[in-house]
Amino acid sequence: MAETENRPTNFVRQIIDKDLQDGTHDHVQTRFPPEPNGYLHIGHAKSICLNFGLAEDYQGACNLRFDDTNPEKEDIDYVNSIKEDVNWLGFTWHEDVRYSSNYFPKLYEFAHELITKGLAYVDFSSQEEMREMRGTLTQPGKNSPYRDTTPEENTTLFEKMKAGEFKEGECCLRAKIDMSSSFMCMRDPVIYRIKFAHHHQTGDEWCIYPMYDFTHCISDAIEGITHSLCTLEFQDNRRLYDWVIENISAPAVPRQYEFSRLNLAYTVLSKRKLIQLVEENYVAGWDDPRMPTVAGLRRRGYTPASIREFCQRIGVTKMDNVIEVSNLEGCIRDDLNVNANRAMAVLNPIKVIIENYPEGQVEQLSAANHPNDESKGTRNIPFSREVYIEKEDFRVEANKKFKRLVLGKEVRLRNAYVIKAERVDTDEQGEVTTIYCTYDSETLGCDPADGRKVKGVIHWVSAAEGIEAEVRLYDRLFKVENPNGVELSEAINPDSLEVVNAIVEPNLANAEVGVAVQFERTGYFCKDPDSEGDNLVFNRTVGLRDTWANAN
RNA sequence: UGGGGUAUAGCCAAGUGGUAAGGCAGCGGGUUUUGAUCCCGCCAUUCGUUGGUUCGAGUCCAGCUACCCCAGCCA
Repeated sequence: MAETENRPTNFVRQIIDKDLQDGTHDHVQTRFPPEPNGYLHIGHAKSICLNFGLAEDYQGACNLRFDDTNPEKEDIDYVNSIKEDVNWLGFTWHEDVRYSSNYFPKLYEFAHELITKGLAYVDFSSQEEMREMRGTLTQPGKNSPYRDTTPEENTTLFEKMKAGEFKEGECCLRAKIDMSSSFMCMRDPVIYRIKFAHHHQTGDEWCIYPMYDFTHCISDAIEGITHSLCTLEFQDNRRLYDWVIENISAPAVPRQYEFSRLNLAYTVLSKRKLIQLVEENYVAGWDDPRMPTVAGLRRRGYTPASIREFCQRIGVTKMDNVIEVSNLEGCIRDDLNVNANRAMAVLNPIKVIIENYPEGQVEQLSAANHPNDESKGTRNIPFSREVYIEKEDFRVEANKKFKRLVLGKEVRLRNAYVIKAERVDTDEQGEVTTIYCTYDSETLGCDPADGRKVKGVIHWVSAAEGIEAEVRLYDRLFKVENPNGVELSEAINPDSLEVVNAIVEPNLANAEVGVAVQFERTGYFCKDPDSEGDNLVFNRTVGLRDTWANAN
């Protein structure tokens, strides 16, 4: 019973279960088919987790296939980054990477088959003429004057197209279906166009390239894809998908099923907007930690497991949806809470001088690397007469709800002693510059012997031994929940990046790039690759849940 | 009266004729040398809406409404 509770169920799984049960299929073969014209983002991750996840759960296989039919927009750099991201997410594709371009020769033959059957023709109409003849959503289109060219003539013409005897745009190959169909994609769709473009896989071998609708279904059939999953906007295209498979000598009959794409609040996922963010320098690049790209999330400190968990939690349906950011944040917090070691770092330092602590003395205090996991061991932290604490952890006056350091009151320094604030120095503006304290030497690792209660615990770093680090605090990139219809300049959050100079415990000098660490009471962070030598840079992945701040 | 889709809590999402799972967020309380974690409890008499069928409807039927997608030689 308990085992079935965690297992995800969704309409795709129900279809697969039924297909397996009634013998439609005896195995599951899926595919993830990105076009290599951009970086993968969290929306792609949903598709990746679905396709590869299904293959894993049903002991089937998932292909990685680059849908590379538009050489003008595609680039080998993108295929490399996509492969890297899929692997990083924790998935392994079946056999070798596939490319739609692997099938160009077969696609060309299938196009000839359609021509021979009188189901495709070469059209010399201009693009404007074609648009006019297509009709509108409420009015049927008109047949092209080239629609009744004989199969023999079309065969010759198509061969000439391939031979480069026509100019780009001069003609194209169209499927002959139905100019009055209520599905616009069935009004004699273009299936081949001329492009004298260099292709990253096939070089200059071809000057004609097949269109998506013709390519995708045939590629699926060739690869023996059983369940071809794509997003909702392809629902109409399914009619064309099925038409092509029915009208060629397809080696298999794959079926397409559509699910809703991911939308994230305060985030854009459209390729166009993402490119704009990079090109207009709203962010530092595709892997800027504020970007919803897989590369950005990785640099931000998100783990593959947390992204997989997120995709699990949001489910798979056909409903339009906008996922709240808290859902993603919850996933990374859950992961890092159990897996990240703890450390202390002071982001906005104010100095504390412990006047009754011996000058020049340095103690090495032991601290647990994880409060709930002894196996993670301990580390030493230097303690001395002068330490830094967070500015916001001190107040001259405060009510009992403020469980931190107050003038005249006590607080515990995490992993160290109880101290009491005795007096302060202030500057001309009245701002506190230094806090003078005394400490209770009998409170290391235990409560005060006289039974007095010390409620608060704050973190600290020894002034002399602490090291400086640049800390990048990220906030949402957009200030509006749905930035999609809005000008970027209007929607962008001007405070999405705050850089502070922090003092961190010396152990952090040995932090590894990308490995998460919790700065206690503050959040989860990881060392950024911008770090060089002694110049430490940390990214805040996500803050700790903060009910106190929420309540105030 | 173009077609294709979708409506269950603030956000996701189970539910497949037998009396509304779960997660996120939120709200109480307990533990705590992280205002974290953890633990307990609360959070839809009602499923877009109006009718109908039925002993019984979120599930079946009919009408209505709202929202999304489609008129690239993009995918």
